[in-house]
Amino acid sequence: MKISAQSYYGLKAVTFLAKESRVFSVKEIADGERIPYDYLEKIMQKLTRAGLVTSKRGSAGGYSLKRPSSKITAKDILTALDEAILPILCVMSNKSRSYCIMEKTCLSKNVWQRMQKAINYSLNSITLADLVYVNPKKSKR
Amino acid sequence: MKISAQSYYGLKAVTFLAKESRVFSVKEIADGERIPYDYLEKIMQKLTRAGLVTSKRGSAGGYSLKRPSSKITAKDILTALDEAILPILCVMSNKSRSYCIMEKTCLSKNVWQRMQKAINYSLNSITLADLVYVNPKKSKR
DNA sequence: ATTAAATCGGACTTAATAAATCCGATTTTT
DNA sequence: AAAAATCGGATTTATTAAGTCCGATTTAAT
Ligand code: SF4
Ligand code: SF4
Repeated sequence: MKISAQSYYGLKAVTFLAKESRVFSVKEIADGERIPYDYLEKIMQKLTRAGLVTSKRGSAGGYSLKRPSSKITAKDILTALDEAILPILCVMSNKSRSYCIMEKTCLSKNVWQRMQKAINYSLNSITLADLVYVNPKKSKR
Repeated sequence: MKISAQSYYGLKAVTFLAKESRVFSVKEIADGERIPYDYLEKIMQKLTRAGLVTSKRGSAGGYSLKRPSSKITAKDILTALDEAILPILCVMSNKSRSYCIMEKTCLSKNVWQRMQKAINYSLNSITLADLVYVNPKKSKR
């Protein structure tokens, strides 16, 4: 089990945006967070389509958060980028997938379900605002 | 983020062992749980080295749990097979890895740390015995 | 003794897909 | 008109997990 680069980069990118509410170009973010430019471009596009950031095209364009940082959770970001946080057939909510034939007798299923819940709970409870304010940089507040 | 086939297969295999305390050959397990034989062989060897199952070689040999099922957790199995449940530099306990240069200023770190904790807590609290007894098959007990 | 049935260990191959790159088009500001 | 962005799609590369293969060894049964 491992975190995808997209989630990893993507989360860094949005926390970067959350620090200041203005438009940032992909270049700025990529430089600031040491993320490959072209790849980040794709990630930002995904986040745009997911409705988490807004883009402004053309010169002086760039990206900014679509909602206040307190209204965007870590879960929002990760599901937008990875689409399935724990991809085991039976646990996936994705109804398009056919169900597992062993579902009835499967004992290990419970592990994945519990794990899924723990992860969801954890990620849902963290907003971008939480992340930014925890930072010692703004230590006085 | 996704579960590796090794963890997935491995957990199934040990729950299979947990159902009855006798020696099972890889063939029996592979057939019972629909796992590729050769691959499962490797997985069982890993679990043996990790001290979670014992092997008996030769004819009529096979594998069985080394400890009572109530003393083996899901976490035991997954860490034996995947070695790092959430591989992000800063979160890994593995001291051999060099530390991330952005650690001081990194905001997203908190997400991975909290997630790690949630996962660990969840997996540590599930034993193989829990899994087996939840099963409706032994409903009368 | 011989054979059969298993694990063992290591090397190897294959397949999947994530990660990264590239390019031409479009939009917007200056 | 030029510059600086995003956009979208296609493509390439790299990684590594997943799966296979084989020869050696151990043990039980015939
Ligand atoms: S075998 Fe079990 S864990 Fe796997 S998909 Fe089926 S029900 Fe879920
Ligand atoms: S950048 Fe942050 S999350 Fe990533 S390894 Fe460094 S400290 Fe950890």
